[in-house]
Amino acid sequence: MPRHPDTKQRIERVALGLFAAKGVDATTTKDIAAGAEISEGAIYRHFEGKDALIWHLFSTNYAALAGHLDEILDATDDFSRRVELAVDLFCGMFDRDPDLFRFILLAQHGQLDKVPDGMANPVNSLERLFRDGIDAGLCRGDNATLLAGIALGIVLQPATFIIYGRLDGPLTAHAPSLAEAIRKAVMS
Amino acid sequence: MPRHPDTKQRIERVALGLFAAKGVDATTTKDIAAGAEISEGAIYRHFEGKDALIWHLFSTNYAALAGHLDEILDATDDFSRRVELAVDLFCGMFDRDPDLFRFILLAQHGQLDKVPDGMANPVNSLERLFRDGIDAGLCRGDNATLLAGIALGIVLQPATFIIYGRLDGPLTAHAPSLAEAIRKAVMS
DNA sequence: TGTACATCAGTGAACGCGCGTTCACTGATGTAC
DNA sequence: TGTACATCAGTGAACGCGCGTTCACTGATGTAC
Repeated sequence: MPRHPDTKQRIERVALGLFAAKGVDATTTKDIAAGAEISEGAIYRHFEGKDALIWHLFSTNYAALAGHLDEILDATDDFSRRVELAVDLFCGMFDRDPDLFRFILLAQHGQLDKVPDGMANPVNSLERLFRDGIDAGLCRGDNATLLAGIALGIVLQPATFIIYGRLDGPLTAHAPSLAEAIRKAVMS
Repeated sequence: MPRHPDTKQRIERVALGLFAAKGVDATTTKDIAAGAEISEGAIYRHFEGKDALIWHLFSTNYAALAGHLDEILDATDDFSRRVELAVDLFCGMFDRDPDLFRFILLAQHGQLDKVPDGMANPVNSLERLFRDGIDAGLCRGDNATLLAGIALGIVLQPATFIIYGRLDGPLTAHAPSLAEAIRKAVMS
């Protein structure tokens, strides 16, 4: 049995950090093995291959994010409160684990078309939030997808600025500003 | 002399399309050569290598975008008008050449740290726009970078949604909504 | 408790493949006289 | 105008390298009796 019982988790952690720092394509199995202090072959005792590792990391966390958003929608019907909680969720996640956040941002482009229809999806959750807001007469226009994009952009782009060192973190420090910006931008 | 006098431009066009569709790492010199209907070796008559081709495409267009933004800032001092023109610029560029837009979005992550300090930079231009807005007492807070991030996100995320087929294009159709969202989000 | 066997995470050498790049060569075009 | 030479975009075969993956083997741990 395992000499290091946490090898699988170490692989995931190291891979996440490297993927976030260099991108998935530029990260090699050799890099991951070195970081996790195992041989390259050992990776294949835990994952079918590099692609499977990437998909595991992406799908797990992507679905988890959707789950947390859905919890917020279940917790309250109040639109402003929902926005506030959703912004806090994103900011908290970003500050707690910037690697995870950056990985999802980067890996998106390669993984999004693999997301099956049935899978929990954060963007669907956001759409529901703004669909409810429109139905309640609180939000501008009739396009929930557009509002979801606007709101997501308001959080994600400042987050990206922090990653590139343009903006000072933590993102949580800006959370009230961002929630306010979303409310003003999308409410009628 | 050239049997096909437009070979260099064909390489650039084909590469841009492939980079936008598959990402720079997943695009091979073989793909580019096939698309441009030349041999792989011929690429090296026009560019020093794949990296140089990527950098050429990125830096040229990134700087051009900054140049167009600066023209807008030179054209008027009116904050709302500047926002409107900047949104129209992004939307028009996106609709006219989605490949170029998507390429810049994707390639960013690998190229941004190669941008020298002196080079024209669209984010710097946006920061200036919002710095002026703050100085004129029109914008909330005192953080021009944060406002630039918010505004950029409001345009870029819906654009990304169009690329992934989530939102119906053209982006220009949403331009008035986006400009309004930015004004509401950032103005005091 | 001791012995025999099964399991399986781990090693490290080797594998084939496809990548970006190089290079000797070709031939069409431009230039000098 | 004709001839000799220079230029250079293009070819296609070959190159080395590093990638993801495989595989025979090891040895520590768990299980049966």
